[in-house]
Amino acid sequence: MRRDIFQAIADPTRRAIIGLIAVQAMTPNTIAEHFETSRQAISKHLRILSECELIQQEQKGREIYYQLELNKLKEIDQWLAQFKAIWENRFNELDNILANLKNKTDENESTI
Amino acid sequence: MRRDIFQAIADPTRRAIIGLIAVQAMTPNTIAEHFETSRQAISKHLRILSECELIQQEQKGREIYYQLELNKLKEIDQWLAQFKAIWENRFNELDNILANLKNKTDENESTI
DNA sequence: TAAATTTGCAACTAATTGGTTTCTTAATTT
DNA sequence: AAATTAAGAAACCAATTAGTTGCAAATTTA
Repeated sequence: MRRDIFQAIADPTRRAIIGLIAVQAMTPNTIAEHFETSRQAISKHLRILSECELIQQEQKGREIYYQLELNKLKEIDQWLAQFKAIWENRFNELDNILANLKNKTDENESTI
Repeated sequence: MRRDIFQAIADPTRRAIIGLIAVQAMTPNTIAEHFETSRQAISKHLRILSECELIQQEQKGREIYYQLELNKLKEIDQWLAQFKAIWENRFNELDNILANLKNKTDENESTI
């Protein structure tokens, strides 16, 4: 059973759950009310999110409040960071090209 | 066939492919050499990445060079942004709490 | 204490996924 | 022109997934 954070956010229902409980902790029943699907299906999604440590639970009597572990989402951000680096590098390269171009133009101007 | 960017990056092989071609465009054969799996399997992954517009292809003779569409990765970043906002808000709230606490302390001090 | 509520778990099912093998098409060598 | 190479497409298969129904455990409420 592959179960990492990327697989966790692949499902649109799970992303919606994440969006819901990001604002405030909720019980499975309350979460399920926001969807067409059954409470049990939501429960399964919550288990997957739990296994990935994307959510935490707090028992209050017979209710369980599920809360988003915002920090865990940073792992996705970290994965993205390497590509942001490339992205910014490309811009820097463009800067260099433009700078070189400008230098050449300046040289040409000076030799006119 | 659900086929969005989140589902595209859910597979570890596809994430590895993304990492590979981020640096420079590659042909399916070259990409496949980096993995245990078959060229055909890689070809399937490339098709999925193409359908999500995460990669672009450039035909050169009988070879096809696949290149990462860095911009598309920003969609993930945008999804993350809403949670970053919450994250930063929580810090601001903490700041407010601390500020209030300080004010109260100051008041107390002034009434001593 | 009995009934109702909240939740998780197990068994089952249909659809999807990632992979393989085989085949075709197109371009390049020889 | 014939052989080789690069790549996509189709058919098939095993594993996984997301969902269902039914049930058991624990907590509240009447």
